[in-house]
Amino acid sequence: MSENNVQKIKRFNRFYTRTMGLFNLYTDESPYSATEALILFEISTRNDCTAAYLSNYFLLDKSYMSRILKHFERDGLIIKSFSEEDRRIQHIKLTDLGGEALKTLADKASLNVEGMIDGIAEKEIEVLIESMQKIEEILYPKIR
Amino acid sequence: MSENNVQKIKRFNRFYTRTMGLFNLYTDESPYSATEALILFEISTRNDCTAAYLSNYFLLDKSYMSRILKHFERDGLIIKSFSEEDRRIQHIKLTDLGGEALKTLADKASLNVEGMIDGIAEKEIEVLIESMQKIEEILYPKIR
DNA sequence: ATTAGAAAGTGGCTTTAGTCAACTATTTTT
DNA sequence: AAAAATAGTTGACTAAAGCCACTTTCTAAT
Repeated sequence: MSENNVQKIKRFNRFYTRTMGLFNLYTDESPYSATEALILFEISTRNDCTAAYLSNYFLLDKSYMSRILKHFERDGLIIKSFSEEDRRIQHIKLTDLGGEALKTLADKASLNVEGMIDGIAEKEIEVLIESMQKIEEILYPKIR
Repeated sequence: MSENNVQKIKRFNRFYTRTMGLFNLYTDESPYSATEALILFEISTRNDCTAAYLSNYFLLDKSYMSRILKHFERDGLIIKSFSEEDRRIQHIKLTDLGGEALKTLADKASLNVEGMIDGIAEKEIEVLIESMQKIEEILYPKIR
């Protein structure tokens, strides 16, 4: 395993982290953080979502997650309902209001991404996206 | 500008952020955070580095940066020296000790990246890296 | 069947990260 | 020569995230 390869990947990691940071502009005005937006998104896609799943998925402390979810619940973005099979577990679902909140956050994130590719030729954007998909394809097996 | 393209890029952003997070294992034992490691790295490469440059580059508040640098200075990782031309400015340089600290951090980051590509075929790794370089190439003009 | 252990979730407390405003000391602009 | 801008520091504050102890429920091992 070439040390040079590792250096190139580290370089990309620095580059891409910073690039995402630079285009992270439209998120400041929101009452929810980027992390919270990701959590809402994950709740919306995953069904039978639980707090344990989320804290595991995002590598966040379960008590922290508990508080975030309590916050969401108070704001009416989600509802929690105890599982019939296992009464320790509460399934989490997005409410309509939660869906709207997510949409608002997602739209802002989209604006950021549009800013990121604005002015780049359509051909280049295609290459960009193909490259991204290639990376996902190659690394996906590694994240189980 | 296709909305679909934006969705695909957002998807990649989620994927890659999470992937980097999952392989961020060897950094817990260190007294310096990932951000601090990046700052040390930037100091090492950039010459005539200043606090203002760093807080601008990383989009971090200047007071926060000031404290981080003070910490580095106390730990003997950097030295600050007033510029001759402009006496508001202090140039920052890595000490030998700072270089060693950076190397330790960089080695740990390398281990993480090795874990990330471990088990992937050499051919695939080449495609991975080409894709990363393509992305850098396309987005580089956008970050000035 | 009983009990030891594990897992899900919560609450109190602390630490880490980052913001905001005020201030000093220089330099640049007008 | 003011006035405005820039570099950096400090103090007080807020937000993000983690640590630990606890309850409840379930699972596994006797």
